Amino acid sequence: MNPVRRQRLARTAPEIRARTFDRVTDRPSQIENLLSPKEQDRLREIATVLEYRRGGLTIFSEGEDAHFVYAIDEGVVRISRHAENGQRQILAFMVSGDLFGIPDGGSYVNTAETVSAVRLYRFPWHQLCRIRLDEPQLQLNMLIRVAYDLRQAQRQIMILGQQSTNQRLAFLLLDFLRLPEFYDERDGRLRLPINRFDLADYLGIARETAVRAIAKLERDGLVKRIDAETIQILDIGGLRALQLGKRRRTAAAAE
Amino acid sequence: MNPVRRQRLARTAPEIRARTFDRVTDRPSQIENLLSPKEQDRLREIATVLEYRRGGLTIFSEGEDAHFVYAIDEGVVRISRHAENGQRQILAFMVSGDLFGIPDGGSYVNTAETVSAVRLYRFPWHQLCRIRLDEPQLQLNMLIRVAYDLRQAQRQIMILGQQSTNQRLAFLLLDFLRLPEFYDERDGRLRLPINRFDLADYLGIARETAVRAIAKLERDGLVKRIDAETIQILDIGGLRALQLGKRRRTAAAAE
DNA sequence: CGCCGACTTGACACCAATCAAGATAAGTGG
DNA sequence: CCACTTATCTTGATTGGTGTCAAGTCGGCG
Repeated sequence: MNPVRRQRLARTAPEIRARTFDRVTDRPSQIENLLSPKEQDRLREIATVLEYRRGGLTIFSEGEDAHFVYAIDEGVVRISRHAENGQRQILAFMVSGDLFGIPDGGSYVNTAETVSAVRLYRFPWHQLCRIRLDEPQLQLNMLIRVAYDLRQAQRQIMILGQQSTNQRLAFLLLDFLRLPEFYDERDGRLRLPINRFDLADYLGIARETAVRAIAKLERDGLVKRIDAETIQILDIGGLRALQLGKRRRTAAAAE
Repeated sequence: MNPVRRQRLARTAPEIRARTFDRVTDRPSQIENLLSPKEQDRLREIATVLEYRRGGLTIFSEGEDAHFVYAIDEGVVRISRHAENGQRQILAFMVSGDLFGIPDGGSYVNTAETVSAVRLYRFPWHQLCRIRLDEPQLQLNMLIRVAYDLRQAQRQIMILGQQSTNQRLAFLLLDFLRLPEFYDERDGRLRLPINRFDLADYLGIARETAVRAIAKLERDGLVKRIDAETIQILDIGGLRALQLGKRRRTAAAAE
């Protein structure tokens, strides 16, 4: 739709990465070569490299006919869905190595938009389907990825269902702390390339509430705002402790 | 763990059902014979029928070594996960035709418990894996199911992220209205085999809040409580209108 | 009949959505 | 380079909604 530049089969052949899982909540480690060379070759054949130069660009919208699946090489993409009344919920932020755009009944069910500059690989869906039929490993790999997304979604359900605003924010910060592309461990600074609107729509809170939550963490000495998109992390342990604190009295199933 | 009775390969051979999707939010229609007879046979060979006579029994718990995958023939199962602090969140209610228990890294990530009396089919995971390798259709079927679960989870995220308590309840009621096993269209009565604790933990609210939400719907003339688990539906249109009403001012992306 | 669990209702404090306004930064055109 | 607009972020005041504690009701079961 809005690709600023696109080129067929870039000089740097797309790395098709596979994943396995360390732990339930861990980001999957990226393992090259879980796919056989032959499978990688076949993927490269049908891949196109897309580059989006800035954030806020639409990759595809929910309801559109789905012809492609995408994998991120670099940058951040937000996956969102709109309720019937027009409210937007951000379902996930996708980063390097993630796969998105798997269609349902021929259409996209979600909207994908760039958050920052992004480079991604695009695969024609019908060609991918053909390859999958005679490359069982690829089929399995796809299942693994979807299963991972499912667990991530379930994690998000946990957060939205039982965490307070501050806990939700702590969760998000800790999530991004694990990504070296955003967090510099040496100086302890986190560059969050996400504006407050997106943050709020992801955490299921109002924009002002998100700001106030950050302000509260700052008052408590856990973080310090450098500028709008940079946060100095002062107390990781404090953040971890925050999300463990209980919030809602739930039905303690006595077993 | 607590199976009251179990029998190998019951006289009524388990029907292994496949699914396709009408629309995004629709429950998938159950299509027999998307699997070839050979594939169905192979599944029957490894299936065991389990019966649980009442609700509140544990099928498996999160963290346990995963050896089986389950499919529901009849009854309701709740899939839940516990936060580090012990809080329980119900991720989904599974009904007839649903599949659950797919392991992650050799363990279950969720807990499955019966809500009512349940009959289900159990498949040894490692045998299932072997079959999948040479039955591509089965592999695909599994992917479709997981993808469906993912979309359901995303739907739950939408509800928890932006709906008010009353809207959440309306959503749940409308969900169950589509299932003939719970809703009798003739007399307009819904039998909800779910206690208030489970209801609250599913909707991400407190038990008392759930009760109050029901009371409010009753005051507004949308439903009427017959007894604790039976609800007379008076105004379906009103319930639908309720969940469309806007709740949170979100970032209206002007596009 | 009396206990017990699940459900229900009331009172109250607190958190978060909303409305409103100000602050900061970035882009735009003169 | 500077006025101006615009977008984004931030803070304050207010109000409604929801969690929590507490008490009361209902129905089942021994």
